[in-house]
Amino acid sequence: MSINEIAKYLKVSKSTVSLVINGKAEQGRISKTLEKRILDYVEQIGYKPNALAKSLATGKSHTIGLIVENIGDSFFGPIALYIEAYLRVFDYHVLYSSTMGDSRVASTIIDTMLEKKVEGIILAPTQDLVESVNKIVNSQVPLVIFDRNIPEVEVNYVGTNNYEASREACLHLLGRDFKNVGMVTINSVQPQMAERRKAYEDLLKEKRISTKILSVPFENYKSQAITEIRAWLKKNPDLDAIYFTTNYLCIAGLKAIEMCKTQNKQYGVIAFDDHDLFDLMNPPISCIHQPLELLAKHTVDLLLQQINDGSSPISKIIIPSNLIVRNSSC
Amino acid sequence: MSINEIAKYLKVSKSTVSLVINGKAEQGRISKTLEKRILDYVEQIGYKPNALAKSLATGKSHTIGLIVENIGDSFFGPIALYIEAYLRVFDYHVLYSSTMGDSRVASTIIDTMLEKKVEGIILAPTQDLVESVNKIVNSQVPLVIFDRNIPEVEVNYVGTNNYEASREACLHLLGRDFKNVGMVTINSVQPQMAERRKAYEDLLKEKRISTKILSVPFENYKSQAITEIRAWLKKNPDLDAIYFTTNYLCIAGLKAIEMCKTQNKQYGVIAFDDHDLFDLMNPPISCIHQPLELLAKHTVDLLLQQINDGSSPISKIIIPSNLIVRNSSC
DNA sequence: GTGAAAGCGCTAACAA
DNA sequence: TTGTTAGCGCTTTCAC
Repeated sequence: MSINEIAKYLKVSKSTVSLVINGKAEQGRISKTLEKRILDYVEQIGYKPNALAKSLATGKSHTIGLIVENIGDSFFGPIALYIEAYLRVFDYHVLYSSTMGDSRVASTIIDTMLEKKVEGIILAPTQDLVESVNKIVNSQVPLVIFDRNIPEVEVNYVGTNNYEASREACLHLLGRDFKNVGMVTINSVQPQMAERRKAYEDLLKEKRISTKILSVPFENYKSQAITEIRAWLKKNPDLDAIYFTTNYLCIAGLKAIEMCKTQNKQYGVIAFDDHDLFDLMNPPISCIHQPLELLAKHTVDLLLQQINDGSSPISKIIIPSNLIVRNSSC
Repeated sequence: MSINEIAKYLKVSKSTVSLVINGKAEQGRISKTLEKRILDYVEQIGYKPNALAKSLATGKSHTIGLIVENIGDSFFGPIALYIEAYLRVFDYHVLYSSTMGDSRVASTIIDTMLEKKVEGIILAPTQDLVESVNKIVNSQVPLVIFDRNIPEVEVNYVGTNNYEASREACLHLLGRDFKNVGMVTINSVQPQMAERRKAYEDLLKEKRISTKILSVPFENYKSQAITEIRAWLKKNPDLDAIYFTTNYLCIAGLKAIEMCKTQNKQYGVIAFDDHDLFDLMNPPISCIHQPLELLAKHTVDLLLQQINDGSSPISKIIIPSNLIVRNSSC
């Protein structure tokens, strides 16, 4: 059922119907009676406008593209939920996609989103995405990058203080009298991972402690992480504490530790990002907690600003994370 | 840059350009030379068609609506990832929304998805959604419901064997010599929860054991669950095992148990749905594992079937879950 | 081989 | 007050 048929049936013109439906009867100076007649009929047949046609005509799709690494992840999932919730307030809907860290996937996703005329894009980029990001920028679609920055391009960015938070975490471990703090990270050049790593390296260099770093491959880390970590632990028996740069690495690490529990060794453990059950582990796991809701809110606010204010200036917003100390098992 | 401008620039007609771009040069009997000229120019200016206009003209939006309860959840998040991945193979994109269990939200989401002309909808319904679901059915948009059925409507459904799996789980607890098995569930009339509950009730009735059930409110369960469970445990000191009908209730339960660990009591615990760290708990938590990837695959397959085969018959697909026993702490 | 023209459903400027 | 008309960008049929 289209606006045309309604017009024909009621013997009025398309535009009259359009005005009434969009609540512009006043402005279009439609008579109250005609307005009611139209509204009644529309109600009766349960007419719903075709959003595609509307978007094509107005140039507004009311849709935002959200591109994350993995929607099933305990970081991106909740973030996506908050983002969606905030956007809904402004009547925006979300077209989402997971890149799984693959830049080719990411690139095609960006293309189709641009083709679908999303009004804005929120992106957690993969590596090697400069070209695609430039495409977004050139096509004038508002863009906010989050979680990991792309230093090469001038874009809006929302993220956390990876370096400082990591430093604090490592300091905490050292303060608890661990002597040999190792680090487990993901083998990728993502800037946020680089910062987390650098904080560790800098601190240990400062303290003149030798660093021990394990980088597990990002691709199918799931199958490999546990065994790699186990081997690494065996090779480094003097390690007494570990800083994991993500929560899923920490989980893998805990499983690895559990498996070689011949020695009754208690590692000091700290992870970037929290997890549902970290506080129930024995001992409980301390972590660096990113304020997900705040991150989401700032990301959305920044995007909406870009959408509404035309070309407001580029912003880089850093939301500080906080250390949650749980090891003090009282 | 539009097809029109391209046509104008190359001094050919719109339709010629359209045919070439869509690889129908052959069928349109366009000369190879003209084809190349057009393709080259298109390539050169990086032309991307406007998907909105295309959809309007063809009636195909290449978009599927995915409606879940909470995209940040450890069940729906991974499911969404699999669904998206499978759909991408067929070049469908995903418009998603979380209902948070609110049927009014769900209903408006469904409306806007229909307005946006999604080609199909995958829905984990809230309660009281019969009317909206009928709207989908009436508008001829292919629909697959998953996780929780709506018995009142004849629709495609993919889910797991809640009753049998729950029975097996409870049997397992009883087999491990727990005498007093309680159950913690969510206060909602979702059919899958009802089945999980009924299995417990039936089994205990059979065995002539009295049932003990705690229903925590679904709305903001997060704030209440732990305290409610703790109070319930105190009131029922003879309980020695608990069946949690969801993993997040189990997590709340574990925290509640942890908090009243004055008595050195070891509860038998089993949960519906797995969780990253259940195998690391002490003792490890057994669970009923839903095969998420399979569920997603069947859901998508069923939907695509509906989309392609016009009106293929209604299916109800049950994917069995399996019990993962971890308590045998050797 | 190629182009003209109608149409997808809606909006909005302009006439009447 | 209401209707006419010209798009939005693309597809597709049919005539040349």
